Formats: sequence, C-alpha cells, structure tokens
Amino acid sequence: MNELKKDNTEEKILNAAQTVFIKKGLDGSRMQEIADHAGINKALLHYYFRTKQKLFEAIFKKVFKHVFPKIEMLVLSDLPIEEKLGTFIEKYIDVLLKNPYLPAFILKEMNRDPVFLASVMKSQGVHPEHILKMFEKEMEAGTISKMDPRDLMVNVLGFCIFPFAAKPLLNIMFFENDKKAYNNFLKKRKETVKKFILNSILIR
Amino acid sequence: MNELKKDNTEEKILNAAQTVFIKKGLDGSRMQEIADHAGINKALLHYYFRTKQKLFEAIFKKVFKHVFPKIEMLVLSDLPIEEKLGTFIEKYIDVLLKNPYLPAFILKEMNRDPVFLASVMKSQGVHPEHILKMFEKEMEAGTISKMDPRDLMVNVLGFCIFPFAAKPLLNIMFFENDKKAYNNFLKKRKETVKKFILNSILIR
DNA sequence: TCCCGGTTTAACCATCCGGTTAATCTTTTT
DNA sequence: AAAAAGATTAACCGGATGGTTAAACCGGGA
Repeated sequence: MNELKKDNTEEKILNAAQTVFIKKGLDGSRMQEIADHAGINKALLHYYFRTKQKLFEAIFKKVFKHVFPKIEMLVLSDLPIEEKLGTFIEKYIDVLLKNPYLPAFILKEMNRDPVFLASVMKSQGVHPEHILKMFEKEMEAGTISKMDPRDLMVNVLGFCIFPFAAKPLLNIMFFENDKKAYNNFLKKRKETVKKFILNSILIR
Repeated sequence: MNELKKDNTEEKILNAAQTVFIKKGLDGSRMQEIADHAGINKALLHYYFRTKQKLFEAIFKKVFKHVFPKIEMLVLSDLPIEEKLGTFIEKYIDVLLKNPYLPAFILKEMNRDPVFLASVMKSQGVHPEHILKMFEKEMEAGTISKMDPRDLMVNVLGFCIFPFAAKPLLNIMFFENDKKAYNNFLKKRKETVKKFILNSILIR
C-alpha cells in the first residue's frame, strides 16, 4: 500500500497547496491552511516538502506548465500564418478560460526570484526564437506587415492574458461585477482578438 | 514648526511605504522595514496611520491615481480619432515608463478586496462610459471598424500595460535580461502600438 | 507474533510581527 | 517661564507562524 498511500497524500497536498497559493500568493498563504485544506497534519507538509518555499516552487513549476502550452507543432506546421495564429489564439484563450486565475498568479509571483523564473522557463522548454523566426519569414515573404517580431508576440500574448490578469478591475469597469457577462465577453474574445490582430498585420 | 515637521514625516512615511509595498506587496512587507526605510521608529507609523491596512490603502489610492491618467479632455476634444488614440497611447506609455513597477503592483493587489477596489475606482472618477460612447460614435460615423467598444478598450490597455506587468518574463524571453534593451523596446512601443492598433481599426 | 520501515500525529519551540504603552523630547500656547 | 499639546522613542505584549521532535500508527515480512 506504500506506493498508493504516498501518491495519494502527496497529490492531496499538491492540490491543496495549489488552491491556497493561487488565491493568496506565497506570503499570504499559511502552512496550517494548506494542511487543513488537504485534511492532514501540518507536520506532514514538512515531511513531504521540507519547507514552504520548496512546496511553493513545486506548485509554481506545475502551474507554469499550464500557461505555456506546447505550440511547437503549430509553429512547425506548414499551415498559412492566419491559421497558425488563429488556432493559437483560440487554443490559448481556451486554456485560460479553464484556468482563469493562473495569469494573475504567475504575474504576481514572477518578480520574486528572477533566477528561479529563468530556470523554470528553461526547464519548460520555452523557445521564443522559433516563433520569432517564423514571424520574420512571413514578413519577408510579404504575407504580414514588417515589424519587430517581438512586438507582435507581446501583442498576441497581451491580448490573451491581460483581460484575465486584470479581471477584477475590468469586471467592475465594464460589467458591474456580473461574472457571467464577463465570462461571456472572454469567450467572444477568441474571435474578436483573432479578427483584430489579423486585420492589422495580414497583407491581402 | 508643527505643520512643517508633520508634513515632512508623513511624507517620509508615505514614500517609504510606497517603495516597500510596491516591491513586496501587502503581505510581504513589514512595518519595521518601512520604518527603517523612513528613518523613524515603528511606533510612529502607527501614530500616523493606525494600522498596516490603513497605510496600505493610502498607498494604493495614491498609486492608483497614477495609472488612471486624466483622459477626459482627450475624449471631449474634437480631434480626429487617430489623434486621440495616438496621443493617449503615447502619454500612457510615458506614464508607465516613469513608473514601470505600478502595473505589476496594481494587478498584484487588485484581487485582495473587490469592494475597496470599486470604491477607489469610483473616487478616482474612472468613467469608461464616456470612452465607450466615443468609440461607438466613431463606429457609426464609419471612421473605425465596428466591434465591441469594450474589446477595443481592453486591447488598447492591454498593449500598454501588459509588457510592463510581465516585464521579468519577457525580459528573459527576448532580451536575456538586458534591462536597457528592454527599456528601449518599451520606448519604441509608443510608435509600434499606435501603428498596430490604427492599422487594424482605421477605415480609410 | 513481533519487529521494522515508512507514515502520521500531537505537542512543542523560537522567532517574527503588528500593535500598545508609558515615558521623553519638542514645539506651541499662555 | 511654566504648562499644555504634539511628536517621537524604547520597551514590551500576545498571538501567529514556520519548522522540529518524539511518540504513535500501520502494513508487510520474518
């Protein structure tokens, strides 16, 4: 039963820690609260993950994977650029719709330790160069307007991520805190963002 | 000397608190650290601002004013839409260039208390309706493409704010942590963002 | 059955931290 | 110059918090 039991509690801990950390951040979270949430003793947390810091880093890595989806195939495929960008935007916003709290969490905790952040990014295999190269080729081929490819990438990411990160503010500003209306707005953005971006860069 | 002294220490406290809070957030900041930073006794903090919470709220309000510039005139002016949007983008990115840490701070602490956030927004006179109306009129007049005006506004804000909020990540991704290069990138965005947006929505 | 390794817990510890208090120092008022 | 009012400090307090320890528990093998 050893294996099973261990996996079970470890998973319970990870789930509880994720819930609490995402909501309250590293500083705002209490080991006791995580333990309660997992239905175990506080000492058991330290038995599995020696320190709060280590537990947090495990969660951060786990969560980080979610917000950097595997887009390599998309880049390497030979679909036309508008298809590539379109499906990326759609898929990415879908991921965020399923994990709407992740952008705020990542942005919140990003500043804590740049070295750790860099190591996580490297270990996750984030390779912006491929995408930048792809954009540059399209520009040379004359399918999209010439610009700094990093600008293009920041713009696409910003369109997808920002409305999730700034949710509370935008929700008050535009929807009087009507959660459903805001969610609807986000869903529609899969199309509007696509249109907005392609309308700007596509050369017909 | 009463007035002068009081103003002086109060200002010292506010400055110190702003520095520390912006860097470490509410939970990560220590009253002692703020006191040290201001060169005063910890008890004096409580003398001026009874609790940590109250001190934090004072800072949050102060900082919030900065990121919501007075754009009413711009909206009410009868410049053509491309001028209005252009100068807004330019001015806004300029504000953020002078306070590059503010977006991350606001996004970080936004979730803490939605009610307080709403009250701050109201007290700052954030009136998105004017801007939305303005956009709608332009769409009816046929000067810009028809779309949900809220999308347009989120897009403009996202373009300006996101690259500041996600600075550490983007800086590693695109510039190998070269701060100057990244700052240069942000400066250039005043033009590229303008172009990108107008290119998408303007009807010629 | 008894022991042994890994798991889980209750109790504990040292430190940190927000906040208070009472005394001191400084400025203003009379 | 004395007293009153205000600003500032050192010392302290109680509770919270991350982490430790030693004992109990539990399943599997001898």
